[in-house]
Amino acid sequence: MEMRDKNGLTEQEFLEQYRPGDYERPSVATDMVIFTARDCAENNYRKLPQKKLQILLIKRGGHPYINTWALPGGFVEPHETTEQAAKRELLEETGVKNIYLEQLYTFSEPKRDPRMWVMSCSYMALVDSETISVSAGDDAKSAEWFDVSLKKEHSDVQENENGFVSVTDYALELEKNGEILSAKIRLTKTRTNSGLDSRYEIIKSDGLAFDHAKIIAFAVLRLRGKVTYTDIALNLLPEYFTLTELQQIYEIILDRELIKAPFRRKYGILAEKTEQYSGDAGHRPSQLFRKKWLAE
Amino acid sequence: MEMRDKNGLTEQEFLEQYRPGDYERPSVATDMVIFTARDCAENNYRKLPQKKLQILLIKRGGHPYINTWALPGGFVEPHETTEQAAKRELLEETGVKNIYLEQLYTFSEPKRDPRMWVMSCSYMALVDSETISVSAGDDAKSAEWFDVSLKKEHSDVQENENGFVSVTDYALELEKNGEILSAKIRLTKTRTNSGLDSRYEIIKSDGLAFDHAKIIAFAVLRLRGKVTYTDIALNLLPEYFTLTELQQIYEIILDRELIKAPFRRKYGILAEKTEQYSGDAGHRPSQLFRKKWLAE
DNA sequence: AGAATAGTGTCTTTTAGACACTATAGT
DNA sequence: ACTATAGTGTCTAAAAGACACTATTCT
Repeated sequence: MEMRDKNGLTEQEFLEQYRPGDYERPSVATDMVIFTARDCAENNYRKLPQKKLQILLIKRGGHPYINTWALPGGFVEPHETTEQAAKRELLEETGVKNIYLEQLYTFSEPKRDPRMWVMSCSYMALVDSETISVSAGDDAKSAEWFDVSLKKEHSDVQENENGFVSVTDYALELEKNGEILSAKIRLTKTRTNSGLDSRYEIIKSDGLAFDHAKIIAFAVLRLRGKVTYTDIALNLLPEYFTLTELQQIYEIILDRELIKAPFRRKYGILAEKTEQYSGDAGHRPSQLFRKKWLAE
Repeated sequence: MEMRDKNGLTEQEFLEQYRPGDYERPSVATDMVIFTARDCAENNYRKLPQKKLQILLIKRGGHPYINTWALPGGFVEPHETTEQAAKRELLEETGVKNIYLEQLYTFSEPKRDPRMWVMSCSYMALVDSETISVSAGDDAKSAEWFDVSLKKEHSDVQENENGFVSVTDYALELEKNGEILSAKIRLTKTRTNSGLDSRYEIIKSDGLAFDHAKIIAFAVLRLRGKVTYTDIALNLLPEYFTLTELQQIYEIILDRELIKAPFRRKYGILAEKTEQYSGDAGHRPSQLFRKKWLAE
């Protein structure tokens, strides 16, 4: 450990005399896409309520992007990791402590914030709608849950001599009591002989701040991608649930219908039976299950 | 667009008078795990050479971590994205321009660099060993390719009333001409009733700088995870290759043997036949294939 | 009774895994 | 002729997809 550098300093001596350079540094923020799944109102007493996938947005009270909606988040402080910052913000915004949290992507376009150089280390969080305080945030900011829908609109592949360019447009729609925020995100994959470039661009963004439409689309696509081979979907459910509810969660994430029997064969192993039954509906009651987390 | 905030300013006026606060900001660097696959020497003229998975490391000439090996990388500049910074560094280190590049994870432990607050936005790059200049870097720094091996050492799951804790130790070994760098990384997954916490810790790290052992382990695990359901492995091969070479790539990434017939059924669709044959070996020549990138 | 959902059985199709067989260049 | 690899055929086992049938509760 008595290694000396070309100036004859030991590591400890080096660190004591070290002064950080005077170059420009970015601010680093975390932005969170907090998903939950909530029942729609259903007036037919026989029918089960449909579920909707929702995310939490906060109305901006100041410039820039005044009066538009933004993802909850905040700046990372020097004593914490980005994940700790995300958890701190989450507690402030929703009052929830124990939650599924996963780092998504770090967005770093220099001009993504018109004020200054801000990178965003984005996270995806999954909460069940029961444990979350309904009117989110003790904070003065108005936070609201929006229904999410992301649909592939158009897809086009052009081949050339040494690769291809594939362009896919996604339509993102967020809705709350009739208020609709809509955006279009273009995913361009450029494949050259060796090398692949995936680029997300915002083509249109109405009512959403910064590049948050892109972050939300990224999160939805990640959630869709992971739901079939992991057990993350369980994080959107309360402690007790029916297998039909589990299937509904998968259906709203994947945005397509699934067939009951094979669904239960494949994903039934994620849950364990309890002795309890759901009742009070105009049809056969169903057994309640509880999460059975997989080890690996 | 003439929206005014509570001080009566339009967005443009606001931005003109905006001054960034005087809080502390992190430096942001990119670190790259550059993988390639290279043939071992083989003295039996009949036998095919084995392939080895390698990554590029650079010897540190100054404190901290003097004389240890580190991932190539550098600081992000205010005019570029982290990805552009990674590409710029890649060009400097290896002279290669067109390459597969994928963002991995942003590491942000405040103390990960003993000098100051530095976050690392890490990337994984895949190059084929032919197009890369053999002695990497025009740069004075000594850059070398190390063989990579990451093995699960020990796994332990402890259940408690509302979840479990699973601890898995990984042994990372990097080798170049007999020089061995070794590290042990512990992955602890803590599952509480709702919420999952995955934490990577470095238990031991010999000869590797900073938290780079963790980053390398993360990259290898990501590569392993993605290789079976994407076509990224093709990025490690030159323009023309045999299906046996493709299989070798999969075998060194997954660290286990695969059976020929089903492998070809599943992954043969990633390549298209050419008219050319490999020759000059003491056995039947084999058809050369070329990458056939999948659209989606 | 009738509506709506719960839960299961089983057929078909697809995919993965395992192994064995034939083919072919170079020494 | 022999060695090591190339390439394919086929059997088996497991998983996915599709559908139909029975069961049960409340109004």
